[in-house]
Amino acid sequence: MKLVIAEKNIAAQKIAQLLSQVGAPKTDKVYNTQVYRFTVDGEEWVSMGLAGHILAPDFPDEILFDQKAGWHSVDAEGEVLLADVPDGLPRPPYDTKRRPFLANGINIKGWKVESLPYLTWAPIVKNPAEKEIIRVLKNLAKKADSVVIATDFDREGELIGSDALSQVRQVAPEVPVARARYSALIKGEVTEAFAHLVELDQDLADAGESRQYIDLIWGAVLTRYLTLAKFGGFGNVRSAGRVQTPTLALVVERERERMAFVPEDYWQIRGKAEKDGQEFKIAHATTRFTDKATAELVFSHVDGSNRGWVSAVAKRSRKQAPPVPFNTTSLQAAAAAEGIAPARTMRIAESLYMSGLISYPRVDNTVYPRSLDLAGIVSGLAKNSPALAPVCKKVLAGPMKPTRGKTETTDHPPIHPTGQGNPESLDGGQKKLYNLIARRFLATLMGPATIENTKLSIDVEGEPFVASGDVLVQPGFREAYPYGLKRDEQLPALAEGDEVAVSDIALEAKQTEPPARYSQGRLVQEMEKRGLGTKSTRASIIERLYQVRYLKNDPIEPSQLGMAIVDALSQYAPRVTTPEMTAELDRDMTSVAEGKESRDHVVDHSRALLAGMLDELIEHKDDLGEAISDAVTADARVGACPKCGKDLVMKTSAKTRGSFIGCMGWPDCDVTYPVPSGVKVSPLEGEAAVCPECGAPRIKCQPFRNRAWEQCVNPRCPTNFEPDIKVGECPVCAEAGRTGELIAHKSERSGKRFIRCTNYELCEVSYPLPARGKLEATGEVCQDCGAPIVVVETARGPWRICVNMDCPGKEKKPARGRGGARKAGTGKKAGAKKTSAAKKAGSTKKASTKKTS
DNA sequence: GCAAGGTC
Repeated sequence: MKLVIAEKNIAAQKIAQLLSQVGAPKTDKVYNTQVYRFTVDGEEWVSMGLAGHILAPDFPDEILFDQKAGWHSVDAEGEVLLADVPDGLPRPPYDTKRRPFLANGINIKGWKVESLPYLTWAPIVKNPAEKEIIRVLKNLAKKADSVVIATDFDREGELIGSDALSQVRQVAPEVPVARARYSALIKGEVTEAFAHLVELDQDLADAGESRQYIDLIWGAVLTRYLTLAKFGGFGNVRSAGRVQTPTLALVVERERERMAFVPEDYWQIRGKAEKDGQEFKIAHATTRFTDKATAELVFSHVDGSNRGWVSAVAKRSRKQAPPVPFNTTSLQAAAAAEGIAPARTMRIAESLYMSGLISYPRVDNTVYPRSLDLAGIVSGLAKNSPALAPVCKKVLAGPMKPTRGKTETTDHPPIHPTGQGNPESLDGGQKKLYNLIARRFLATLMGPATIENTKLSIDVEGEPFVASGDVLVQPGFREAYPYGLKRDEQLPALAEGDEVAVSDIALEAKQTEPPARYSQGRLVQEMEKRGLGTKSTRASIIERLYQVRYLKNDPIEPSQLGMAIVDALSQYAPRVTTPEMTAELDRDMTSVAEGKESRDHVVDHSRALLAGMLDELIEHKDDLGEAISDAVTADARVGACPKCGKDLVMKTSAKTRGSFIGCMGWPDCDVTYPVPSGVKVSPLEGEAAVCPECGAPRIKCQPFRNRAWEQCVNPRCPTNFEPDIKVGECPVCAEAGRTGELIAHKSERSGKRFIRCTNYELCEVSYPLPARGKLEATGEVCQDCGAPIVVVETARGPWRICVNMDCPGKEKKPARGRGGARKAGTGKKAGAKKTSAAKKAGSTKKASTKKTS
């Protein structure tokens, strides 16, 4: 039996299909992993896919630490740690106390500069990372007469193959092994590769391993250093790395440019014009007056004028070319513009790919290969996506000449829908992304859009004004692909000499804007441009920067912490803050791949550079720790304490682990406030930052995907106070022969609103209320369940609701808002039952929202 | 509790 090892399942399957000589390959399972059995020249072959790297580099456990003390641990005796350090280098000085220690085996504290030349570096081992895959691999290797490594034809592919070989060798030391190098999963390429097998290129694999080692060494040493310089408790890792730190630095640099930006004043004169009831905007032909006096003089000519004459009409049509096929980066950018972050795009794309709806999502290629059955895909789409059927028919009737992008590789086709499977059952995010991909695909097969621009010149009191309008006259590809399309700006039909009514001419003072912050889509593109990360890693690296709270919001802003980290590393370890480290690594890896340098030499050189920087880092550990802790406080700040003026910050209770807002002056000052639940809290600036009623800070509350509001942080403040309101009689108490009143309360602690019966010690009736909006009792009772009806004032007007979430009446009529119809609970009895009813109502609401949205 | 690179 011949064993073929591919990098991933899809490649194993494709290879089997392309090489099988007797019918289609048979899908089989070894343990729980798919493998493909087929026959070539009478020999039995089996192909299996790995899952990328199956081994992960790390420091050996016994060198690292005893598990209890983690990174802080150099064992009291230190014997285990240091006895295993090779090369007989002198021991670093340490005492019997526990010292923070870095992954390379050195202490932060207690180190002298002159000891650095004697650094002992911890060795690196490679641990199994994909245990199931390795088990299958070994199982098959034992039975194999020969092995072919058929991983991707690139540096990481060679390393993945080399790691696989090391596992094969453990169970089959003598089995013959060869390497197949194909650069496209097409018949000619693959058969050719298997006809001319070569040897595994160990130099190329070593180059990849140098990359692994250097990333681990720098990442672990700097991450541990930053984390321990001012330890913020578990869950507060301050990470650094060859790709993430320069990426963070890009964002910080942009923010600094914005802060340094000096806005310039300019003035605009704009107004409205109207003809036959159709209104449009006009602006002075001088789009920006940089001189105020000139602007005022011009304005004085036209101020209050109500007529103008069309002095010229110019029409020009321009064509907008259809877009090029999607690769990973352009998909991420387009999806980001539709509100899907790159990391989420990749998770969704992976699921669509696994369901057979789209092609392989990790590609650089932007040119469809000739072998791709474009018409077949369009027909499939027409069949499976009714909404796209009309445009699919047009595409099929047209010439179908696909566009092509600049990057052409042959490994995988650009990202496209397969036309197979049923996209109708997809949920929100999946549907959105699938539509984007399907529509993009159709657009790449269609003609250009034609946009007609009309420019009007209008004379107002001798001053030249202009108006401009764009109209899509021929949709072309826009019929399939509306993304990023501007709305038509239609101008009325006018001819030279026509009179128009002019109104509202105003002189507007403006300021130039600083350079814009990066969107997530733009940042991915910028990383690609600067050679940072790969198509498979950029999205997750950005996500990581959010996770460690170096970044916030979208468009992206660095936190104070993020800026402090970049500042510190720029000063003491500048190499890790620029894309140049990656560029140098690429050059080093080329040398290793060419056999001019050894892996160990390149890694040792990198270690020496890091050691040189550790000198300074260790010396400035306390300054840096302080800078980090100041930054963390600044990020947590919500405003000034009304009592002592110190900072009020978000804190976590040591006892309950819950968060609260507390004064930095504690224990001298005891001011605390609860954190409004379910929202992201941020400070306000300027006048809005202080409550005029009580002096506490005012804050911005941002719920997830809902409109934000501002409020005073103090729940006892009159601006937050709501008197209890009687909303009706308790139906349960009435049935039990008692008198109970239902009262709407607002909790001072949590700010939550709810209705409770005055007999709450006996009666468990309780209903949740919407968090916001003025509440009014109506005195009416629900026809369906007997609970009171209240009116809640919302941004979109008054909302009449039965307070009982389990009311059977809610099944009949759809509720307002995005959630659609709320599913009623069992609701057997009028007036509902227990507190649990309210909880249940909450959960059924969530479930039904998911179903119907 | 570290990185970045594959892929699930």
